[in-house]
Amino acid sequence: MLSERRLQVLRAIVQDYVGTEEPVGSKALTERHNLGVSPATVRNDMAALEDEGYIAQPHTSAGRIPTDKGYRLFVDKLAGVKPMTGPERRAIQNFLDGAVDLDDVVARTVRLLAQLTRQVAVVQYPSLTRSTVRHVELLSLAPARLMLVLITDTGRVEQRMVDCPAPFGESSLADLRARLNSRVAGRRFSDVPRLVEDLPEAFEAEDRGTVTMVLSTLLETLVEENEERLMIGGTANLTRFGHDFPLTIRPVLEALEEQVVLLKLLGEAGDSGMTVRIGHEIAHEGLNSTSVVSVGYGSGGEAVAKLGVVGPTRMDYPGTMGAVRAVARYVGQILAES
Amino acid sequence: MLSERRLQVLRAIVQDYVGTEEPVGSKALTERHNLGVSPATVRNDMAALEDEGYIAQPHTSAGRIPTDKGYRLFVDKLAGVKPMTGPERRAIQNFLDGAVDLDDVVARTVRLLAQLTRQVAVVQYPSLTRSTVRHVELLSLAPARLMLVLITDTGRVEQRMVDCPAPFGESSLADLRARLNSRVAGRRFSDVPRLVEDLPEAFEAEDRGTVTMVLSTLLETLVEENEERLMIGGTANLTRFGHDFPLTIRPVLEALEEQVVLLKLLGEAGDSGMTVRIGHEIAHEGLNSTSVVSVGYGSGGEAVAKLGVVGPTRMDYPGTMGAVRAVARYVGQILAES
DNA sequence: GTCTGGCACTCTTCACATCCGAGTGCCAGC
DNA sequence: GCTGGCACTCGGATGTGAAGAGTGCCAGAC
Repeated sequence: MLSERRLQVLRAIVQDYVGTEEPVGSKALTERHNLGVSPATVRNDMAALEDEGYIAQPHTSAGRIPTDKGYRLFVDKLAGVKPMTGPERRAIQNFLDGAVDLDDVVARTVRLLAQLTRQVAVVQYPSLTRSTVRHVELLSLAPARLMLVLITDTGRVEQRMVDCPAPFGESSLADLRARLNSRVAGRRFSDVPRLVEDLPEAFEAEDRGTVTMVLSTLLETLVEENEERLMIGGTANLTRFGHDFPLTIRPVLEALEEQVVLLKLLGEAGDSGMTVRIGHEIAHEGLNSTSVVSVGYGSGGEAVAKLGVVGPTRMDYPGTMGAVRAVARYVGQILAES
Repeated sequence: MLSERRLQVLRAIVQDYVGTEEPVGSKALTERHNLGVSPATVRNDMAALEDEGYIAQPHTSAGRIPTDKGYRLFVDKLAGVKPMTGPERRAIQNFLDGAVDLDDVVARTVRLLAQLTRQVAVVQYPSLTRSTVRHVELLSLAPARLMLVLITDTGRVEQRMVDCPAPFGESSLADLRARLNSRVAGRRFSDVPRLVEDLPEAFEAEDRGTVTMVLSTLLETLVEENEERLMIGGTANLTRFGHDFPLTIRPVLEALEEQVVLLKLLGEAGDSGMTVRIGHEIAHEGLNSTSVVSVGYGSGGEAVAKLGVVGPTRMDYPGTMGAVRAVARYVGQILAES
């Protein structure tokens, strides 16, 4: 177990290193934080912290930098979440209030988050399966071709073409549309499969094929994981990453383009509350020197998707967490209003 | 006027520099290209080319590199467009054929273009104003709240909320829907304003407010320039940019995030045929050391949007132009089929 | 026991000097 | 108009040395 002072030393090291980006030595520490002890004592503490694996030195005769384990302890035990100031809150709200549709909300959120944290922002579109159905529309585009349009309470719109096995009359179409909506409107998408399973039975034999086809298209749309979309912004902030660019930045950019990786990452994060993943805790290789702060957001009590920030492990965790939490909260409000 | 051989020398310089990324000297040139003359002669030619501003030397006692003007001459007079090979064509087609909806087409195109050229790819979504209307749908979400959904022949779907001044009955809604579609379905978006202007007159006084509101929302959607969307990919390729990263890459990433800049750039490019903008020909400061190769694509004879590539001025122009042209062609086909 | 000051030691970093070679420009000659 | 030769320039690589930051350890003080 680490003594109270050693924890303070670790906290000081993290704070200084985050600020200066340079290994921090015992003397500098005692000067910048009044720990009430001499450098020599701090050196002993540092040696102990290093033994425990919380800090490391890049080379002999250099200061110490925190390890992933050190950051983990810092985040879990030593740091709080820094709340946004009043002006910041108002700025967030103003910035988001002007959005005209869902795309715009997501785009603005990404920009905002990137600006606030000066890091790479990632925002997931509201998931279909966790949303509720606002409306299902069926359009006849050609005698045997329908378009299925899904609209969620979060404003997301999804469309799919349906090729019918047989021509489908206008009256059957209206009938199906009405029945579909009366069953699923206002319900959660995850309940939809159960709610529509006996629907084909209500139709004439000749229409049943088409009805089944429509329903299976509907269900497919909900299941398809590749419909989990996300938007990324602030990649220019990657250039503030470190001094040894090419090697550091490239794998990160590649990982960001692989949306699958990010979606997996967000998916693994806890469903409620904020999640921080640090360095090697992230399975994906290219992101081993980054940390990801993410949190769910939603219009009601429950999260419909996640958003977060990708930055260097050496990041201002309290500030980043504060910004992420605040933005998530306001986005949730905006979605609830629309 | 430059002699034939001097043009050959310029061509050789461009090719070598693009290949090696290093200033090319007179000796290396005579060795790699059999120009039939000695290095000394080439030196004279180089001096002339430098006087004319086609090449420059980073420092005395270094080889020459092409200037923007040199690349311009190369692209205009000295290089053709390198056609794709058979296997490449097939790969393109296979890659694009699997797309399920417009988002998917655009996403695949971006990936493909980035991979083929190993540069940053930019694809604009089909413009609304140049597309034709497939269908207009009106949904009643609440007594005085409608949703307007536009569907284009290119598969693009756009939706807008409409708050009605007065409750709008189901029969009026059906009437408006029918009248709207009979007038505009199959027509070009740019003709829509003219086609609907007298529509309110066909309705009862009490509904006229809502009809007008719906129409103005419809027209706004068409005009709004911020509805010009685009997708970007392959930013990881920026890391192959040069040796002096941070300074070079940062402004480019920033410019890429400013979609406005890119849209303007694409918009300025010629409407038909391929456009190449080199270095300082690009107005935006951050892109002064990049070149942009762009071309329109479309389902019919006419372009509905543009796509292209952003890369270092030192790029393989013939190859890039070949890839861009080929991809645009296939995307056009895909859109026409859907 | 714990903290402190002192001291020797280790390494990195930076400045400065040097050397090497690629590439040039120019000139005289073919 | 082309070529070979030659002096010159300058950037990049290499090496050396001094400076400085930081460490680890130890003996002594509280």
